[in-house]
Amino acid sequence: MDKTTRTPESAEAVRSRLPDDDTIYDLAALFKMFGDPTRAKILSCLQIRDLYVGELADILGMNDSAVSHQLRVLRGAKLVKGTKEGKEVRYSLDDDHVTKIMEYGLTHVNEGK
Amino acid sequence: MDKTTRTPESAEAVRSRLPDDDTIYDLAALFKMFGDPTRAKILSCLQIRDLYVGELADILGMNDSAVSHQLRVLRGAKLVKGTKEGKEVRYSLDDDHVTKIMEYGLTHVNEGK
DNA sequence: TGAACATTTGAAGAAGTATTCAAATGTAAA
DNA sequence: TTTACATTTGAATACTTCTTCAAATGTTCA
Repeated sequence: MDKTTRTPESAEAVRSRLPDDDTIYDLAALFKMFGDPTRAKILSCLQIRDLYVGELADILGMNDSAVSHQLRVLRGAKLVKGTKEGKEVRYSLDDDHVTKIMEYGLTHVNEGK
Repeated sequence: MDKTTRTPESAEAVRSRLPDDDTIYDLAALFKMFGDPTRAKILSCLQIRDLYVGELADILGMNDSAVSHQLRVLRGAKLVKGTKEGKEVRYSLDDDHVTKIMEYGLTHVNEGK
């Protein structure tokens, strides 16, 4: 459909009630973190307890490098933080919302059965 | 780190408390739907009211085809449904959780300021 | 029936992303 | 200081995914 064919006022009424673009963008960026199975699993693990990179790699059955790359992404999103302990780095959740958001998603997923 | 170097029992203890792989995969697939700005915006719009494809395209400033492609993805995830009305198709949310999940995400995003 | 409109579909291109490998960095212990 | 270990980094590759364009489908109305 062409952009000016149908009731532009009506569309504007909806547009005016939307969160602004930056907010939507941030929201999508947040959910994207949970939208990859590896990251979702990492976040699940860290809800159980803090873990070192090597432990995570062991649990996920992936090599350390792959895990480290994803941890960097999650760190960038401020969802996890890493603390150096000797030559290891202990990772933990850095955000109160992570657990609740995942719980809510899990509830949804489990209902679909 | 090598996979068998560190306390494998401990890793196993964590692994045993994780959701199974299928669940994690479904969870990630769900969040992935919210993880794209276009889809997030579509879902935001449909919380305000039901909309036709052309209206959505108008609001988003995208062509109808792009919107239709994303609507198909969202339909596949059972997050929206389309109902034919004459030559138009009215789209609406098809899932109670959508609004709550997005609200929760928005709360998180807005706190980070 | 034919013309106009709304939506969907498929193919194509561009951009983004996850994983792997090899090498680099940093720390601890011998 | 050398060696071993844990993690990070960068480059390369394979794989998705988003958007666009053109064409197809289906519907209404003249």
